[in-house]
Amino acid sequence: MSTRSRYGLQFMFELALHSKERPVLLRDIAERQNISEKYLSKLVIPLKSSGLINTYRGARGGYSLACEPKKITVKQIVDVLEGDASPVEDIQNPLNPTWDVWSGLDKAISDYLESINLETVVQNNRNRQFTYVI
Amino acid sequence: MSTRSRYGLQFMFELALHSKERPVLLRDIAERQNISEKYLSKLVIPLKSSGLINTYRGARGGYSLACEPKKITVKQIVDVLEGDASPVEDIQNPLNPTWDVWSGLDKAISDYLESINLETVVQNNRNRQFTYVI
DNA sequence: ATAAAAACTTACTATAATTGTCAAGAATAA
DNA sequence: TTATTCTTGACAATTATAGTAAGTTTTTAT
Repeated sequence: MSTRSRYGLQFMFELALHSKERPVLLRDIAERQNISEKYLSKLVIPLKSSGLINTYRGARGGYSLACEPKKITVKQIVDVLEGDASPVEDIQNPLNPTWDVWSGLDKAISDYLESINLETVVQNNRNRQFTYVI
Repeated sequence: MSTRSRYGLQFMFELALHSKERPVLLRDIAERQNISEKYLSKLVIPLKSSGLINTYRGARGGYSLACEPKKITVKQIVDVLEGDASPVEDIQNPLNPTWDVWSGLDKAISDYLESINLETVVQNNRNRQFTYVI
């Protein structure tokens, strides 16, 4: 999994937390999550064009989720960000003797990522607040 | 998953198939699997130093498995080849709000790769011979 | 009009992937 | 034993792609 997906999920997590009321600034998310603002601003483009988020330019602009956190799975986010630099399928063909290993792995990954949505992530994080932070 | 693991598994698969009697030539494997011989010869080094394969230099040299295919899991191979350029754990820390997503993914991947050994791959491939090839 | 923000363009850096050249070791034939 | 051939092994160089940074343009609320 590349940094695209990791940063992207952190970004979406921030929106799930803070964009209910008003759009959230890229700068603020980058700062809170310790991510390069410029790099993040590039990851955000496919998230926009896939319809997962709304963007607002100009003063008091920013980003917000396009729908409820519960309706957005981690798999959707990863698919959008990993995009055409896609993993196994394109390159491998079924005649390759290792094909079923990698397609099985693909399925295991997809199943797992599909089982988690943004609400879950937010919830897990709430729990962690009490468990990990002193 | 990078090409290192894919090529590496194809290489190990070839050894499982053909190295029972005598060492197998890198050249032959590269040719059969359509992999750059030079690139493959670099992937083979960590496989050697991790003890998964034996190498023999000189005339009638080549490579062979260090133990039975059944005793070698795909996870072992991937771990050796993906090496220090490791995936999630090093970079992410548990305070990151997306940590449990990626560590859970890591576990899902590990569990899957651990469940497959070289004998399985060989076996699956035997079946495919009859299913796919005309 | 002005200031705030995303969107766009360009360039740089690091790392993965690939290729090429030469050295070292081992079997074989004379 | 010695020459020869076959093979891996080590080192360097190149190309491609991911990751990062900076500056400019466009849009919009006030």
